[in-house]
Amino acid sequence: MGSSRAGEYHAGWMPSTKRSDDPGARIESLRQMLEEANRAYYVDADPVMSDRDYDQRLEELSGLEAAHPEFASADSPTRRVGGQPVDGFVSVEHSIPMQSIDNSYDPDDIAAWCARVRKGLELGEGDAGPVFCCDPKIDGVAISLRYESGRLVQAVTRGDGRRGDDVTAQARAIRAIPLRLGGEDPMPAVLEIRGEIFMTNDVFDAINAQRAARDEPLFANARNVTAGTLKSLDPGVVASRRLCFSAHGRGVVDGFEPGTYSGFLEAIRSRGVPVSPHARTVEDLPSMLELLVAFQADRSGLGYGVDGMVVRVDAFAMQERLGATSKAPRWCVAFKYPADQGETVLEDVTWQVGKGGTLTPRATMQPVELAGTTVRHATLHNIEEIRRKDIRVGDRVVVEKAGEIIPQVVEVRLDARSEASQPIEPPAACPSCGEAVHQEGPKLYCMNPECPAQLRERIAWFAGRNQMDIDGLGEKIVDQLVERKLVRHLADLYVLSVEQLADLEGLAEKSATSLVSAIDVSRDRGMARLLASIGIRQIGSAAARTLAKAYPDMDSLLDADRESLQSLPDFGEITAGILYETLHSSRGTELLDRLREAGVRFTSDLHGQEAPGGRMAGLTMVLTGTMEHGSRTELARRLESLGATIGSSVSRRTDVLVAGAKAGSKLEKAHELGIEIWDEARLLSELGED
DNA sequence: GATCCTCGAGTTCG
DNA sequence: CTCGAGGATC
Repeated sequence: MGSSRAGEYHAGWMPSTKRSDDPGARIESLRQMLEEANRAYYVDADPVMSDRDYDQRLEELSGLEAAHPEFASADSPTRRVGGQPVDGFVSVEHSIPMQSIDNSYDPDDIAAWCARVRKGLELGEGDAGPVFCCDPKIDGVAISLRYESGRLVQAVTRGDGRRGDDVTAQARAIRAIPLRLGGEDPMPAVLEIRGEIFMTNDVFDAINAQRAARDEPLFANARNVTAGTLKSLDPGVVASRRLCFSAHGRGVVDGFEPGTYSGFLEAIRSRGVPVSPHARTVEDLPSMLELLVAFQADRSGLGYGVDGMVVRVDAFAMQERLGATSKAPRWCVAFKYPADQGETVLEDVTWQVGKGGTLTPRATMQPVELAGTTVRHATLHNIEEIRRKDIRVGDRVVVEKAGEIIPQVVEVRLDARSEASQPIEPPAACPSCGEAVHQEGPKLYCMNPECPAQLRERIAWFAGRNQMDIDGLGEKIVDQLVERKLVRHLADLYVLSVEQLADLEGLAEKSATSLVSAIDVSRDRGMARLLASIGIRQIGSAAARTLAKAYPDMDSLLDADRESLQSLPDFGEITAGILYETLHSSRGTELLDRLREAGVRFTSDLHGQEAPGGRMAGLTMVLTGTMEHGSRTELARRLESLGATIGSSVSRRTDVLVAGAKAGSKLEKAHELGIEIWDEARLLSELGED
């Protein structure tokens, strides 16, 4: 229908046909044309008028209205931006709260939800299930629009769900939102439509390009600009930003009775309200899952951000029977597509001090959703990496999660770079102690052995689960111990009193007592753990175990010369040299003396231990993924006690890969190399036989 | 000297 | 989890 109308409009807009004889009729016709053009663009996605034509008609209308004030109307398209800038926002209570929706990332969760819905509706095995309606979850800002007798009277943001801000003036400036509902009479007395305000990628890119040209800071993503725009007090700004709207719910309704959500969407659509063209109803779980998966592939072509699909029970009567928990409705769930990549803006770079004095650049970014978590930080590794990727503060960057866990900055959007972006300079001094920075290749080091940041990291490492395992000595406590100078040296931990600890923030007498006893218990971890805990370069858990197998106690290790150290497996010139130097340096001997004085055990439990000739003797195994029966380390210990060697990466020399849930690249590699793979059940049955 | 392998180090979020 | 570097192996 759109294209034939376009012809009509054009005919009506010949300059020669200016009808000064009947301004009232012309005004009315212009108003209809403009609103119809909005509708064609935003509701039918079938534009009938160019932007230029739209603006020219708007100008003509505006002129006529000024000349003939008797025809003024609050619903005129000219009034969309005519509103005065508002002073501030008035908080308004939602008559029906705008609840949030439960999220899930897993088809199994959707299946479980379906089962809960069936149960909630008291459906038996044989009964037909409810019809579901699925529509895209657009990444925007939720809003509630109130129409009374077809006129937009109020727009309120979601806010905290109970109360939001009145943004009526802003909403009126959004052309996608009809000021008057169309369709047949009778108009519903009250109709609250809820939906999402959002911005298309094109508009977003254009705005950022403009900001880059003006050296203004860039926006992280379209949702942030949308939210920012709605908070703009000037409706003119809102109008210029070209926001879109798509309805996805209802609030108070009076005189409007579709019985289903899909029917509701269709009904408001016919009244001129934009709804998603991708909403579909499905009758059962398999076709629902098929739809969810199929849409995942399509969504990137939509031209705006969609982070999932909302699935809901279609019939309102059933929705009411299912009700809601305190947090979210039971009849509705969002299936989220885990984002593998996201774009955001790099706001700052700080330099972190590691336990060995390494300075590592750490990016702070505007928050971005990635694989189900909100990411704010990423490591930039070193200054070389920063130069290679040409990363600057203020840049738009592409972030992704390596192996679903650790965020990384993949690249910089150089096309969106602002002149104001700041190159990242390596620090001349340690951010913690101010000591001069020393460079070795691409790496920077703080050489001050007394540096408080280093001490903090070393204590935290020492207390860690895989080292001395001091329960209750977390980051917060360590910070205070260093700050109050209660601990200036690792050995100081062993003379802390309950009184001293109870004085710390977040630590009353009871937890202080248990912390003291946790520290006490840690004296007995033995030589292997102790060596790995004190932070000697190159000496981690494996090297420490090698040493603890070769020497019965610390004293015999201290007696060993470089040559004997170098003859140990996996000890070369460098590792042996560093170890020897560290142990015999003044700091090294002082540390060991003080730990010995503190009563820390220096003897080895592993000395002379040969590979026990267990059932798994000679097998090299690697564990990956999440295990349900005990931690990976725990299971590894049990395998080792049966004679297996536990490796950390998969190679040709690996005999068996034990893969738990959510195994990643290691499982893939094992497949490639044709290595035997056990699942957790297989592992347990192998272990269970002893 | 080249290549493969393993360990250590740094790392994010809830 | 990934990268880089040290060690082992050919």
